[in-house]
Amino acid sequence: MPELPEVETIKRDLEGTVLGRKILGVAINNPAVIRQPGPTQFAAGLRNAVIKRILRRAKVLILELSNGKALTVHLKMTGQLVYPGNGKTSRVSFRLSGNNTLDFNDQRLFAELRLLDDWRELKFIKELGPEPFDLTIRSFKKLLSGRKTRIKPLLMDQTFIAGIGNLYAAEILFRAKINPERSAVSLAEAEKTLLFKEIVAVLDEAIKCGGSSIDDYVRVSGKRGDYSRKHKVYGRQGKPCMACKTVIKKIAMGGRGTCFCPRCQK
DNA sequence: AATGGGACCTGCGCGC
DNA sequence: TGCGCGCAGGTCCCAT
Repeated sequence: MPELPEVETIKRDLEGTVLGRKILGVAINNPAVIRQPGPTQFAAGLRNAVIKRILRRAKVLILELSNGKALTVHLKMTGQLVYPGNGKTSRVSFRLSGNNTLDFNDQRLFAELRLLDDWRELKFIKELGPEPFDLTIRSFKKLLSGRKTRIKPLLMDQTFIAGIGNLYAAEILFRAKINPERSAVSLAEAEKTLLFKEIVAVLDEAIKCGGSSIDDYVRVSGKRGDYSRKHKVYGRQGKPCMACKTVIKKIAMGGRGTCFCPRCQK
């Protein structure tokens, strides 16, 4: 569930808490989340490294280290980074200078931690589409041109545009008044323009709110994100549309639940 | 190229 | 009360 706004929020939280700290030791309570390299090398490669810079690409957090390596974190659905942590309930705990622990939690073990020599060479990152905030209306329209696929799965396709997941795709399409089953090529120029504006607006507002806390997502401090209160369609199936009172529908698209207003979204 | 389905996981809420 | 089931969704992988 953490999407671009949640990961960006965590990135900024980490900049205010762990940036500049040294990793004194790593406790691995469940090695399943460490995808690369093996747990022993992972822990050894992090020891005594200083966190020099923190970046986000799509939904991936990147912690650049003083030893030239980078720790990448993909939270997938239930990953959390908590500081200061308790070191007990975590999958992995990083003991930091300053006598506190950064805890990595992940109920479902989908998340992925990696220690890489060059994060830019990670296949997933190399194949990513552009960041939404780097696009202009013109470049967005160019991306869309010739795409016959349905607009909602396309927005969630990380090789098309980076960082949008199921929740924000639904919210963006509601605000752009576009039915999620429309094909990209069927969109009129004005619809493409509005869609782009709403992508930027929704993501921007969500970042300002610290993201959406639905399931497990929390900020680094453990605080919840406030954007959930602003959701117009996500999780509102069966309830009246906030704009027209029509019942919000939920359908399956590409195996994912998709909420929309059948009257507002044409 | 587009689409669907299953896999990975675990906890929760539902119906019975 | 307890049990089994479906569902939640980011990404990969396979089949059509």
